[in-house]
Amino acid sequence: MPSRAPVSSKHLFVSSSGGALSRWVQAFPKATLARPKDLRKRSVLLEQAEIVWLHLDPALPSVTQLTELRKKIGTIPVVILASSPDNDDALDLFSSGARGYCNAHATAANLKQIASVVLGGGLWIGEALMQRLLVATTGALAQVTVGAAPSLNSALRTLTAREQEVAKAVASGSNNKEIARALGITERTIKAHASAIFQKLGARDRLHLALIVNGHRTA
Amino acid sequence: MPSRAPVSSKHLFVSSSGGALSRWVQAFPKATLARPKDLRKRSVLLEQAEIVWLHLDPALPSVTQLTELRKKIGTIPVVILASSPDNDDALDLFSSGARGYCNAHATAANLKQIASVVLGGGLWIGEALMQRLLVATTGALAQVTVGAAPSLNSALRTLTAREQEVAKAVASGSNNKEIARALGITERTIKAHASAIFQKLGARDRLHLALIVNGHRTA
DNA sequence: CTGAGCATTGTCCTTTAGGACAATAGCCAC
DNA sequence: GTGGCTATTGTCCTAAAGGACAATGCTCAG
Repeated sequence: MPSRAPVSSKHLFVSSSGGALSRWVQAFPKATLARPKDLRKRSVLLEQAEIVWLHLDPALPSVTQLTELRKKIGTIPVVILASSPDNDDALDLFSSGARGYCNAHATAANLKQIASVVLGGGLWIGEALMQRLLVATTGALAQVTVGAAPSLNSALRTLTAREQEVAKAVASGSNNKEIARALGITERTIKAHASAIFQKLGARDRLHLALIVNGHRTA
Repeated sequence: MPSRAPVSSKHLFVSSSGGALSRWVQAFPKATLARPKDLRKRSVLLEQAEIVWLHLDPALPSVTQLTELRKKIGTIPVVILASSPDNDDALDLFSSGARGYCNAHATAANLKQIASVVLGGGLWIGEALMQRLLVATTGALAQVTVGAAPSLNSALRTLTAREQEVAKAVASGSNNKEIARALGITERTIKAHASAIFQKLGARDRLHLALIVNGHRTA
């Protein structure tokens, strides 16, 4: 059992059998293993986890498995490992907040790349599914907004240190004058930073920025 | 000029200015730089390139820039670098054959990851666009979920039905003009409702209202 | 050293927001 | 039916916000 030493076990594999494929261990030797029912909120296991791999039980509804897991792990990003990949299923899971979806038999190299993408704030999606999405959506644009994906740091990542300070202040509701006083610089400068931030994140005004920073919307 | 030695310059950056952001060079020190007009079919530059990064000129139509570039470079995968990312634009570009779309200010680490994914035969898509795509394809589902979640914010409870509509619209980032159009009434009326809402909830402006409605602040 | 990115500030200008004051009209309860 | 609440809109005005155009100084890497 590789889970004996919970030291820096960034990866937590969850499967109904409690076991792991050799490839998982090969990719992440220090990974922790667990069964869904053994997980408890705020357990030591979870404090270390930066990414949770959920191996779907084909006998149960996929989305249910994810939402149940989510209740216990909070906002830790989840990547789905599907024994028999299915595009429709994947779509539902992404809508439910999954950050990645791949074949449970993916190679170790593949798993590592997926982990790197997801930890970097990205989403991992198979090419087949991607093709589907593009075909399905070209031309049709939805204006509906869905509250999900709380990766707040990923949005701020492209900003400079100073811009991050300003962005956070703006997102917390301060106006330019207050921020200027707090940072000991001119209101004009705050506006300059704000403009740069809007541009980089694609926000049209400070309220949109707040939504992005607070995780109600993605940049 | 990093392009002095065309040895193994797998990365070709194309921008109308012919220049590059330091982050690009930082990510790929041996990268080659070029302006769109300087590119010629079957040039030596292109023989080495395995991936082309196109920095969009905001002054020109995005898709045109890509299709023009495509005429010269053939089937080499193209990743779009957008100074001000736009989801609609991204969709069009993907439909036109782009293999990736990211912020021109992405970090070096980010660029490397994107290159690895794209060179591996994948597609790189920003989280924001992904969210849009998911919303677009599962639109019906999203509506149902939203409708089925009546857990109205306690703050909104003190508002009249109409005020709640306006409050939610404001909190989602719409401006007064948009809300007015959506509700089929005058912008002036929206302002009236907004003022009433601010007063009732003790918010000083729409951003504070958004924080309250979205649960980041208490009324 | 030198160029690039970053932080800072300026002026000028346009658009939005939000408040003050005021009015009309529909609906419901006492 | 009459008062109270709500919805609607108007004009006038002030204050923020945000863009355009531009400049200066600082720092770090090649």
